[in-house]
Amino acid sequence: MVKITDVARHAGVSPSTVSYALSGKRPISEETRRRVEDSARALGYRPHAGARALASSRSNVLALVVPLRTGIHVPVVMQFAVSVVTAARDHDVLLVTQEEGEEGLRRVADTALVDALIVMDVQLHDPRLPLLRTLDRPSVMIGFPLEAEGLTCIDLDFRAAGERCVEHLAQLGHRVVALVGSPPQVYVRGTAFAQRVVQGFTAAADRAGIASAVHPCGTTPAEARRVAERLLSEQPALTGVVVHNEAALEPLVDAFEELGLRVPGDLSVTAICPDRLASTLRVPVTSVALPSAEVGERAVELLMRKLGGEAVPEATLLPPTLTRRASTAPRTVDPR
Amino acid sequence: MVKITDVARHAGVSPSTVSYALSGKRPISEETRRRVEDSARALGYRPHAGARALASSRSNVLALVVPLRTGIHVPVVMQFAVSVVTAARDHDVLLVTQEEGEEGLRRVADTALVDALIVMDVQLHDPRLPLLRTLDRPSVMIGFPLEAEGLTCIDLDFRAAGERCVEHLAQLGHRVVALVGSPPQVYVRGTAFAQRVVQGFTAAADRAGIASAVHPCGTTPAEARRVAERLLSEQPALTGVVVHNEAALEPLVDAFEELGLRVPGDLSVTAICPDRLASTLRVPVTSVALPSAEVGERAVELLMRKLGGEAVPEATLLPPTLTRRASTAPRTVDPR
DNA sequence: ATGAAAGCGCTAACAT
DNA sequence: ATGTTAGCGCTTTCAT
Repeated sequence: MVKITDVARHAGVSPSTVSYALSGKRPISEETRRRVEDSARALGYRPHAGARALASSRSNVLALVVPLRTGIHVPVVMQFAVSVVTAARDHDVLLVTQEEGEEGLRRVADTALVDALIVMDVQLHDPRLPLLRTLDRPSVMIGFPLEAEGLTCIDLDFRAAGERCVEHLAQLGHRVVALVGSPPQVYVRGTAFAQRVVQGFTAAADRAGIASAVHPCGTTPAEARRVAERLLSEQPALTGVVVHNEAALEPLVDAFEELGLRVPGDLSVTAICPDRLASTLRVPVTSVALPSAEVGERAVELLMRKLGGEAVPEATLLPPTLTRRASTAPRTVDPR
Repeated sequence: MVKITDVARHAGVSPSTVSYALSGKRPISEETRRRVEDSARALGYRPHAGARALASSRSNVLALVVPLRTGIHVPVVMQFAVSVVTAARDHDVLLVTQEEGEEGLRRVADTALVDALIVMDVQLHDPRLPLLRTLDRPSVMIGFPLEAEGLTCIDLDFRAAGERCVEHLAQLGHRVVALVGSPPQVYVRGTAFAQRVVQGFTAAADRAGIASAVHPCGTTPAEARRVAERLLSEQPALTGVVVHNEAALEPLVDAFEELGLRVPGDLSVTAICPDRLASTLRVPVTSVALPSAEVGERAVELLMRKLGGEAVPEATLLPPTLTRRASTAPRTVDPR
C-alpha cells in the first residue's frame, strides 16, 4: 500500500505538504502542487479512509436509513437512494435498514462510521426522534413527525398535494369525490404523509363545498377491487377520485372499468405517485409527482450545510406540481 | 466521546485487556470479562470505526455495487440489497452505484473503506473484471461473465430455468413455444443471464422436438402488445410462452387476452420473475422464482469465507424452482 | 491471564 | 509557502 510518506518522498516534500496540496486546505505554490499531484498519480496513492477519519474526525460517509415495511413502494425508496448517492458527491452512502432500529442508528453514529444521517419514512410519533436529537451527528428526516423541534425535515407538501388534486377535480365541475389512500396499517402507525394528504383532501373539499369520503386501501388487486365497489355503493354520485397508493392505482382503474365506468368519461382519477407510474398506465393518470430525486438532492444539501455548521430551516416543504393527463375530464352534465 | 482507555480505567485493567475482552481474541478470565463488559456498558463505549479500521486493517464494511440501468427491475435490486444488509450481520453495507464505474470500485477498495465487494449485474464482457482480479480485496459477483477465471460468481442457474419452463410446457403437451425476453439492449450489452435463458430455452425445445422462437421485448405496455401481435402472426400455432421480463409480463398477458386468447385456455404462460410478481397478477403465473434473498445470503456467505482466507468455488449456480400457478394448462386438442 | 508499548496512516496545530 | 510533530483511538505484538 502506498502511503502519504511515500508520496512525500517521491515529490521531495513533507507529508503535511502532500496532505495540504491534495486537500487544498492551505495555499500551496503552483509548482509544488503539481509535483505532489504527479507523484500521487504516479504512485497510485489513495488515502486510507480509516486513518483519515481518525485524524480528521470526518469519515465522509452518510447513513441512509431506508424503510422496508408494508405499504412502502419499493421503487420510490430505490430512486431516492440513488438520488442521495448521486447528490452526495464527496460522501459515500451507508445503507441502514429501518429494522435495525435505534440500535442501528446508534451504531453507525456513535462509532463515527458516518458523519451524518438521512432518515426516511419518519412516523408522526417516531421512536427515533429523541435519539436523533441527542446524537452528536446531524441528520435530516424525510417526512414530518408531529414534533420536529430541533430537527430538520423535508418532504413533498402532502397536504398541499391533497388539496391540489381536489381543486383540480373541483375546477372540472366534480361535486362528489373520494380519496383512496394507503393501507390501513399506514394510518395506524401514524405515517405523517398519509394523514396530511387526508387533511388536505378533506379541507379542500369542504372549502369547495363538495362531498368527500376517505377509503384506506390495501396493495393487492383484490383489495383495490373491493374498495372500488364500496366506493360506488357508498357514493353513487361519485365522479372524482384521488388515489394515494401506488400499488392500488392500476388495479383500481381496472376495477372501475370492469364495473362499467369509463375513465375519464364517468370517473375522473387523479393520483399522488411517481410520474413514471402515472404516465405508463393504460390510461395515463393526472397526478401530483413524488419528487424523489429532488427530495434526495435537497436532503443532502441540507445535511451538507449542517455539517458545515450552518443553520438550516427545520421544515422544508416542496410544493406539489400537478400534471394533467388523460384520466381527468370535466364532469358530464348527466353522469350515469 | 468515551474511548477504550476510559473503559480500561473504569474497569481497572489495561486497554489491551479491554480490547481482548470485547473481541474475544484471546482468553480472558470470566471475572475480568464481566468487569470490562459492565464498564463498557456503563460508559456507553463504542469503538471508533476509523481507529479500529486503521489498527486492524479491517473496516467491517462491504461494498454493494448496484445497477441502475435500463431493463433492470428495481424491486429485485432493492430486495437483494436488503438481503445483503441482513445477511452481513457484523458488516455494514456501502452503496455504490454502477455509474461510478471502475473508479468507484477503486475508490472504496483502495482507500480501505471496504473489506470486500459484491458486484451485481455482471456482463459477459464486463470491463470491471480485470480490476476485480487485481484488487487486493475479495469480491463476489452476481451473475456470470464469459471468463470467470480467478473470480467468484453466483446466480440462479438461468440456463436451467429456461429449460425448466420449456420442459413444463412440453409436459403439458405444447408443441410450439416462444420466449419473450429482455429488452434488446440487454442482449446487446451481453448480459449473461439473459443469454443463458435463451440457451436453455432453445436447447430444451430442440431436445423435446418442439418449435421455438425468441423475441426480445421492451418494458412498456405498448411494446409488450406489439410483441404479442408479432408472436401470434409469426407462430400461428403458438400455445406456450415463457416470459423473462418483469415489466412486460402483465401487459403481455393483457395483450393476449385482448387479442382474444385466454390464459391458460388458449395460451399457457410461464415466467422467470420474482414470486411476488407472479403470484399477484390477475392470472397468477406459473414461474421460476428469482431467489434474490437466497442469492444475497449466499453471496455474503461466500464473501465471508473468502475474507477468512478460505477457498470457495468459482461458480455457484442455484437450481431453479418452478411453481405451478393458474397460467399453464395442458394443450387443448384443438387449439383455435 | 494480563500489561506495556509500538504502530496503523493521516491531519492539523505549531513552528519557521 | 513549507516543514515538524503530536496525536486521532484502536489492535496487536512482545513481554511477563
